[in-house]
Amino acid sequence: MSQAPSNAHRLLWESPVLPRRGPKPTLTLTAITDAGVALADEEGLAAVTMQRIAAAVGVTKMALYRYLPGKVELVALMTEAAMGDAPGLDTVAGGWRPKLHEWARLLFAGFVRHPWLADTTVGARPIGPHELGWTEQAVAALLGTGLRAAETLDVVATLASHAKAMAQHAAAAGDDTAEEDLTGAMGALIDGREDRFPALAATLDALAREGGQDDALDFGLTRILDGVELLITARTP
Amino acid sequence: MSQAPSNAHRLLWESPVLPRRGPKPTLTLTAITDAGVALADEEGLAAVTMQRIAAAVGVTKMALYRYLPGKVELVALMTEAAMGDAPGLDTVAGGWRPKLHEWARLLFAGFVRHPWLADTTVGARPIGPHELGWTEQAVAALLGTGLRAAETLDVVATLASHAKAMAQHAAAAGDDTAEEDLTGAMGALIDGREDRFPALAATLDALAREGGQDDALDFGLTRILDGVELLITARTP
DNA sequence: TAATAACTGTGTCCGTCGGATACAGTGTAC
DNA sequence: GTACACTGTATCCGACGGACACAGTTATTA
Repeated sequence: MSQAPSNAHRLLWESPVLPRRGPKPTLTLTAITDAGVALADEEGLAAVTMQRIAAAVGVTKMALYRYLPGKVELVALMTEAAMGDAPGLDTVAGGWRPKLHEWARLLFAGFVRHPWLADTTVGARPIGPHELGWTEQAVAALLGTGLRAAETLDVVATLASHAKAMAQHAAAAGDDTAEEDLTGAMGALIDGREDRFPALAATLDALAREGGQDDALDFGLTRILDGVELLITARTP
Repeated sequence: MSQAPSNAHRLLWESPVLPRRGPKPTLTLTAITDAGVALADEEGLAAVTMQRIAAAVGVTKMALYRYLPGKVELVALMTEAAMGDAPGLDTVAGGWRPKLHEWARLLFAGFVRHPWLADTTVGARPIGPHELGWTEQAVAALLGTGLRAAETLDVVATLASHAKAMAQHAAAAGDDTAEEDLTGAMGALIDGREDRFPALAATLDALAREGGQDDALDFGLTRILDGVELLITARTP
């Protein structure tokens, strides 16, 4: 049943066995990983190449392969490092809802701090203890609410994907050379085409008049949690 | 105010001006784009290289650059083609909620049909008429509900990102060589570590007992729309 | 009709990427 | 002291996106 652990799995879950003979390694996995995280933070995931990382830590490109089987494993380790230890939610008072709200906000903050995490935490991938720990915390907050197991996992997935998407949204607005954000870009596109996109034109027009700020993260979180609360209260007699 | 349209913008929004002299082009932008979409559908976005597309349409790699400035524009055109014309929601009866629910389901279906769309419809990017049309339809469904403009756009963004994330989730479970899905992978990781992840262990255990199927898309959509409905009814006196 | 200008597809070349392999130096265990 | 395990390096490969020069083709113009 339990299949042979892949290289990535071993790197993520087991502590490295240090060699007993030969020259002392000049590097550590942690140093390499940290260099990768720093590089990705500053210049994006595309800038993370073996060359750049090797230069950052002061060795040749091929030296890195003494520590890592390949780039896939490097990205997995970077992801684990950037996720960080899952936050404890025991200090958050008030039951499942404020706990989950805070959890999603912290997750969002992590995705904003490391925008490339949104690209590496998607699809089939090796999962590390940190990432699993985040899920554990959210699931723990929902224990005893009466939700079914599948529903619990769905709620966590919905919240996580919302936090991720809003962080990507925020990152997209910030890193562009043009100072226009997405709504600004849409406005420019619609300008002169109000007949094709009447509802959008009217909405963007109203948006400009309304003013005020828009916290898309909290807005969506509140809607989702409202919906979850509705389900939970319907379940509890 | 309106800045000079980029190459991608011109390709997406303006009809191609055909040359008056010289040999007849053997290709069309549409043929190239369709080949790219087909290739991405079958082998993923990473398989979409200039070489492969050129081979598919029967020319040399460099011939493609007579039609496209570069790969960025190709991906933008592929995205537009794969998104397709936005569905009209007028036939959906019952007000904003069933309209939006159907809209999200159709968007989800598109993301499932073309899993790589999730990667190309993120971040700062040139937006084409099809993509804008999808947004238009969702915004139109929310007109007259009493929501503010910013709230309307937030609701649409929340629904869209949920549909996208669930499609990514579904795609990840399908394309892997291992027959294990994400919950199966989590179960294997937790096995023997129940003390570190007690809530997850209990939930996965309960999940196995509960049986039944899990429609994560509709579950999340229902929660979100419940939350939106709560807000709308609170707004209308 | 002939020349010109515009446009097409091709071949060659470049730098960068991830990675395989062979090799020389280094330190521990026997 | 010697053998072995281990390190970092240098070289090489195929594939990638793309720049550039070139030859062939076609509509316009003289």
